[in-house]
Amino acid sequence: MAYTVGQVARVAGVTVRTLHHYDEIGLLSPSGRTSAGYRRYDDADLQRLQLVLYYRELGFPLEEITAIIDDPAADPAAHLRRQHELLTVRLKRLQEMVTAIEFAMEASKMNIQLTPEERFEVFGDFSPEAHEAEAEQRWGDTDAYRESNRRASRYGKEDWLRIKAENDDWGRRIVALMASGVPADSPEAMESAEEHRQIISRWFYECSYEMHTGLADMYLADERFTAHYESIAPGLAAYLNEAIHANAISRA
Amino acid sequence: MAYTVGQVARVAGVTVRTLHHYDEIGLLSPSGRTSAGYRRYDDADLQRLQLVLYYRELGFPLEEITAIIDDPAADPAAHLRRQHELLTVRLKRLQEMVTAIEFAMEASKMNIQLTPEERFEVFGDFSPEAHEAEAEQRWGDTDAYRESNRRASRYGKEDWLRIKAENDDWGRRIVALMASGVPADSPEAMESAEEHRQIISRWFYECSYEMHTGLADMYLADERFTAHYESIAPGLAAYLNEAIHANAISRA
DNA sequence: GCTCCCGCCTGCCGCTGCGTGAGGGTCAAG
DNA sequence: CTTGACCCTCACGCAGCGGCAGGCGGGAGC
Repeated sequence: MAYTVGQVARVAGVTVRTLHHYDEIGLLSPSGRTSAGYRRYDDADLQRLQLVLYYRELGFPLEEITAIIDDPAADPAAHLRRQHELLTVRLKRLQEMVTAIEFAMEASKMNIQLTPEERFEVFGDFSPEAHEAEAEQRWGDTDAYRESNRRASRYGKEDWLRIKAENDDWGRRIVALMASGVPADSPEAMESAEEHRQIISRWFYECSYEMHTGLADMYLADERFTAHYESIAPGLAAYLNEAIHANAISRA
Repeated sequence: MAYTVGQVARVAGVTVRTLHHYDEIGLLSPSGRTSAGYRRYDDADLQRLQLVLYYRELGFPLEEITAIIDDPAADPAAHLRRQHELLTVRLKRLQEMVTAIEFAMEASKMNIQLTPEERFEVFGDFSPEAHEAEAEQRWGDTDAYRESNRRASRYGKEDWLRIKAENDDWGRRIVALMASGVPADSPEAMESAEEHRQIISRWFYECSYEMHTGLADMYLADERFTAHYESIAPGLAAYLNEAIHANAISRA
């Protein structure tokens, strides 16, 4: 009916140090001590430990566990809900990190300099200096900006003007298409999407259909991209996204 | 072209303290100081910070970031792959926690004592003492064991023997069904599944069809349950799972 | 020139949840 | 009586900063 720390530790799958720690912080103090000062845990202590480990599994901080267990008025359901929210937030964040890293791996596999389309993003308000200022402004909330300067440095002013001209031209035409009510899955819109892909391929890196649809999804998922396209014409982000998908499917 | 800590902090979206920290650990030391000892960051420092924040976003520990950035021989792609693995592991774990907590919320909403079917799990090798030992052995890796003792304490030895008898009886019959080649979605198997549900309802808690299919899925998903049923008869876990689903669908 | 306030500096403690000793008693077995 | 396995209590260390305290520096307004 009474157990030593070691026994409890083995049985519960935790370390002795952990039990010491729980004792220190008052989360789980053994109900007694032997004359030699050895901790003696009884069955009630084990039950409590069970509860503690349960909540720990669910990601509760130890202090909160103490509160939940010790306060009989505490509403476990409310705690669970709150914890659920916290966890789902963390989960979402982790998922984003995973996709971000997958994107980075994808790019590095194709050995393009990482995320050149971030450079592409900036087309709207182009000018070498404005761009640099812009880039610095944005650093805080952008993940994958890196290496773009290295790549950029290979292009001269001439090149940039040309890229911008091509891009603007393409932009005007797709906006016109959209404005005139041509559906996003029409041959014309798909052709425009294809042009978009080729601009990327010509100036930045071989852009497969798969990567292209990946970019398209990013235009909707990443608010920075969305904002860029929406600022050209409302609805353009979604329109372009659909056209790119349609184009990719028809060519596959 | 030169910035103070405060400026860099604002632009990069980090705190001054963070920059101090990065300086302390040698991750990012400003290229110079003013005569008064003020840190002065230049554009190269900003570039480096950009890289640092990028890798930090991806969840790399700071020390590793130092290594990646400082060692030109380091293979970023390899690091990315490793990090991807780490992240997916954490992701899986978090997902499990979320579903576990959802289960707990579900249970608490129906105000049953949490996860009594964990008790059910133990039926196979039943005996009060063996059970306690078993339970203690397993604590370490079980999430939702809690409260079961409290519930259990309401039953006497008599009750347990009776529950075990009923359960064993049911077990023998469903094994016989499976052995004789009766399909899992046959009326007989479904009836057996229904009996299973009623045993739970009678002795533990009102088990709805929805909860029942939830349990069924757990029998396949949770290796402890799977092992239990497979030890009775190979294939039983899957057979029971299918029968429960068929039964739930037909009664809905 | 003087005063203000804001921003910068360098310590240094605090948080989470223990890991990992150090240095020393205790207990059952041989 | 000795051994080896346990037990005890400090107490530092980790990651990644947050948030003080106490003390200069610098530019603006009087």
